[in-house]
Parts: sequence; C-alpha cells; structure tokens
Amino acid sequence: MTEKVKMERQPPQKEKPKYRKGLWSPEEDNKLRNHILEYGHGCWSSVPIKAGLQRNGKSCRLRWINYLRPGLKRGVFSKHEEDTILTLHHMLGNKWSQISQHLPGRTDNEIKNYWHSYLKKKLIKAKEMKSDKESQYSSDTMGNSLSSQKLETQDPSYGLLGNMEKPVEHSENFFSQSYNFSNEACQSSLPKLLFSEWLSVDNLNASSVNSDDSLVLGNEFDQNSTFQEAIMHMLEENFCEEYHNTLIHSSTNEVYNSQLKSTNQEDGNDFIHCIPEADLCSNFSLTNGATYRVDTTGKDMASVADD
DNA sequence: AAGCTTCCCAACCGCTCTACG
DNA sequence: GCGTAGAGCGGTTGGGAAGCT
Repeated sequence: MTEKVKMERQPPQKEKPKYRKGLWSPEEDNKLRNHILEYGHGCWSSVPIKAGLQRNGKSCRLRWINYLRPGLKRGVFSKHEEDTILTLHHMLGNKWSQISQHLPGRTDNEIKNYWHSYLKKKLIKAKEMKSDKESQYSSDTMGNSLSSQKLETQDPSYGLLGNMEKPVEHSENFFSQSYNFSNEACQSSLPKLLFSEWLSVDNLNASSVNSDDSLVLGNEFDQNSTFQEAIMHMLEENFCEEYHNTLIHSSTNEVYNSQLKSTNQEDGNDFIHCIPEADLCSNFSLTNGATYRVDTTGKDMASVADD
C-alpha cells in the first residue's frame, strides 16, 4: 500500500543521460583532443555535447588533464623526480596536485599512483631495513665506530629514506642526505620543459589576448630559464639550507610555513616576491595549464587560464 | 596450460571550494 | 544569505597484465 502511494507521489523521473564509462577508446580520445585543440574546453559540461561524446564533462576533463594534454611526460620516473616526490610528500603530505606542480609533465594522478604502488612500499621497506640495522648495530659492541651516517652512505635505500624518523640530534644533513636533494640531483637529466610548452593551446590563446600591463610569467621564463630551473633554484637556495636548519627544531607544518615566509621575504627575487605568502602553493600552479599573470605592483596575482 | 594472486594504473566517486544568480 | 553548477582534489575501485603455483 505504502509502496503504491510512494510510487504515485514520486515525481516523474528526469531522464538521465546515459554516459559511457570505463576506458576511453582511441576514437573518443581523438574527438576530445580535436575539439579542445580547436575550441578550447570552456565549460567542461558542454565539452562532451559539442565534441559528440557520450561522456560526462568530468570524465572529459580528467581524460584531458591526465592523458591528452600536451606536454605530458609518460614512462618511468627518474631518480630526481622520485626524490622530489619524496621531499615534497614529506613537506606537504598527500597534496598530489601541489606536488605535481613541481614535476613538469606529471599529473597528480600519476604521482599518486606511483606513490601508492611504489614509493610507499619503498619507504616502508627502507624503514624496516633501518630498524633492523639499528637493532643489529646497537647490539654490536660499542667500540665499533661504524656510525649510522656511514651506514647510510653504504646502503642506498637506507641513505634515501632510512632516517625519516631519525631523532633530531642525528638530523644533520637530513635533507640533502635523506632525500639526495643535492645539486647533482637538482641538475639531473630530467627533461626540461619550457613553460610555454607547458601551456595548453587554449590557455595560450587566453594569455595572448591579455591586454593589460600585467607580466606574463610564461614569456619571461621562456626568455631566460626554464621553470624547472627556477623551481630547483628556489628549492636549492632556500630549501636545502634554511629548511634543513629549521627542520631540526620544528614540525613539518611549522617548517613549511616558515619556509614560505622566508621564501616570500627574499629580496631581489621578483618571481617569488610577488606571490602572497599564504597562496604560494595554491597559486604557484603551472601544471594545470594555467598562465599566471602578476600585477606589476606585486599586489595581485591571478589566473587567466580559466576565464 | 589453467587457475589463482598480486600489482599497476586509468577512471570513478564523493567531497570541498568558488562563482554566480 | 541561499541554492546551484562547475571545477578541482584526494581517496578508492575495477579491470587487465604479469607473475606464481
């Protein structure tokens, strides 16, 4: 009875469009790619309709960002990329989109998958090895002068991650040693993408019609250096030294916040200087295809990509 | 060779945030 | 202020490939 009443009172079901799910076919990829390259994505919910796809907008957006977008790098992660992920993950936690901003050509999804499938296990394994070796060496004679530091240099996996939870008094060179975040690593053979290469076509169009007197970062970087280098320089200069010192006495969050502050206070570095402290991470986005402009007064920074 | 397990990764889901009317 | 839609993010899932018995 109640069933019947319910049935009668129910408003007529709105016909939900049947969206295709699952893996994308090459044909669908082509449709989406061609459409976006020609018209830009605009409103994502309208993309599948215009492109003639039986997918929802969200699915199209994801497919574009994670797979079709120009400038994506595929294949194995380099040692340097791995180190960067470990470093940033230690700082930021599971902020995959923020981490991906520092790895040109890599998507948050890719990094996340890589973390769950490989790095996390490696980390756990390294920790286990570390505790094994520590117990082994603590039971050894105290006369043995083998320090844990030496151990780290002998065992690559230990050196990379083994002292993640090392007591602070043993954290000397934590950063550069634990994560191999050395100059050498910074200047690895990681392919460098120009910032201009990094932009999607529609965003380039958007930035080119920018008529105000704002500074387009993409152009600046194109002329002088790659974004990769800028990031590496920033991390190197500010991070490796100052961060390391701070790290010894602070929690991760404190360290990160203070790092932002110190970075922001850097004089003579307009690139960093113009970024509001609180927004460094969220606004310093380059992987999502956004072109950022900086007001020449240094007061404002806005994305022009999604206009 | 067949069946089972494990691993990897593309894609989905649900949530939050923001913009807009 | 409120509701809604769109965008973005992080967690999770599912299916296929690879490895193992």
